[in-house]
Amino acid sequence: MESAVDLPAARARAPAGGRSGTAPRPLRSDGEQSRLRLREAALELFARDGYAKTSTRAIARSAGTNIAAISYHFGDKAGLYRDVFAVPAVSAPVAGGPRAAPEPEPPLAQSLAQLFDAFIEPLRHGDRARQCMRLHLREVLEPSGLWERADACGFESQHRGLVAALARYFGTRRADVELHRLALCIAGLGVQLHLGRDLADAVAPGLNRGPKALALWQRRLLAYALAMVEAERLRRAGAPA
Amino acid sequence: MESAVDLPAARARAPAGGRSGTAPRPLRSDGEQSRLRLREAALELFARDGYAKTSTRAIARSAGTNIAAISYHFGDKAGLYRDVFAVPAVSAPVAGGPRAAPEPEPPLAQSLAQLFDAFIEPLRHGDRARQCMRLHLREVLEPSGLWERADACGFESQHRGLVAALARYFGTRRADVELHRLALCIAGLGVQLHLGRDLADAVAPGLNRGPKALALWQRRLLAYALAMVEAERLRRAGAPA
DNA sequence: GCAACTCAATCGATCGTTTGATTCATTTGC
DNA sequence: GCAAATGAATCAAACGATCGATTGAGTTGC
Repeated sequence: MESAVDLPAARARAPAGGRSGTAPRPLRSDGEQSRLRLREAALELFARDGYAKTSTRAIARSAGTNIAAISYHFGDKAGLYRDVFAVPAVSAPVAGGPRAAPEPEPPLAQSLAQLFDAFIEPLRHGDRARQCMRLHLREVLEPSGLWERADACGFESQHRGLVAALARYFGTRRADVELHRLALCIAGLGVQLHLGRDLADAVAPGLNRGPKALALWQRRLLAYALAMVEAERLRRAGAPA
Repeated sequence: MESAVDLPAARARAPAGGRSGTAPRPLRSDGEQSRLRLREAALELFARDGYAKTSTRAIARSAGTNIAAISYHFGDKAGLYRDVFAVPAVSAPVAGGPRAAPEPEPPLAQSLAQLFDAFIEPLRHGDRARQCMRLHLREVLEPSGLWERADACGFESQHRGLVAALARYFGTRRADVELHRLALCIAGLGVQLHLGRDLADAVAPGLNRGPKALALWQRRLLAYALAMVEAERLRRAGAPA
């Protein structure tokens, strides 16, 4: 009947640095180090091989720690996965999402540029963020069950923000199905950038080489997205039903 | 040192119905039935949970056969996976691919329509073909190692065919990087149709409901792809460098 | 009757997890 | 100031469970 509440030792302390008034004990320095190394190794292996194919022994070996350190710091393998998954290396791609009060209506092109920049941003930060993105995309294709659904990854909120931006642009009050379809296709452009990367490298290596490659992707994806938006606008003008 | 050559009993017979002259023995009917049921169950479980997370016991239980039937019919678990993976439920999506001698230049719109129809086709055939497509897409994101690379799945040839069709349309002899980029983005529209399906059902259920939903996807994706092609044409006209 | 096929039982390996002892830094009692 | 006490962190070893694969006897269809 033991639930995930009784975490062994280490997890019981303040979850996010919120030292509870009394300051019970200063922690050792090596503890946080191995905890960090475990997270790094787990991110790399989970992103590369998936959850099921990655053994706790391989993680501990790669991190240079003992196997027991996993259950000590994170409870169990699933806890380590959740921890790695929850802490984002970069901000999740959100276009027109939660925004402050001012500037109530950014132009659509700017919203889309933000969206694609969020998709491209992880690629600038080397392997670390790329692995994080790969981990999230993998969760969409193959839900591990440790997260209930894809919406927990932020993809659903990203989609809603994009639909809202499109609705503002088209001036429609209610978002109809075609708006959702368009939003899915636009987001698909960003997803393709990550999923099709191996194929792109195999068939056209020049696409992802050079210092300006990412900036070029940003521009082209934006142009393609705007072209799709324009096509939808023309369709609406032609058949206002 | 025993390779995959010494397959136990059943596999040794003609691999594809090519009865070898002597006709050693007519086969029993129940054997082929359980063999079929194993393939069906394996496709469903592999597509749903992935290779590593699917146990042979679960496959046998779902198929209503004994565990030993797997090694009897397919050698081992990897052999079953390869068998399931190799037999396509539908034709792989290829646009402008291997074609007969006549009609040397189909219009671009027709090639794209064929491409998207190939992407949509599996969705018409119920769960069976959808699982098959999901299995192939998963192999791209998470190579199991049982297939060398993504190009084995037909995605690379599909890409080359699409690039060729685009090159014909633009009238360029050599396919440059921008053509590859455009082709990847167009194919990404088709991939998004499968990968984003769960998200689509969650956020806009009307997108995939009704008898005309698939035909509508076909039309819209084609329109979006043509809009992207047009955008690229305009860009080339503006900057012919 | 004989080969195709099925089945229960079991193998060795590996999995995730737990245990109990140990190391080390820090605090406490005096 | 210093040994005893405390708790965080590490470690090797082993646990029970499950994995993929095999065996050999049994059953069935031809």
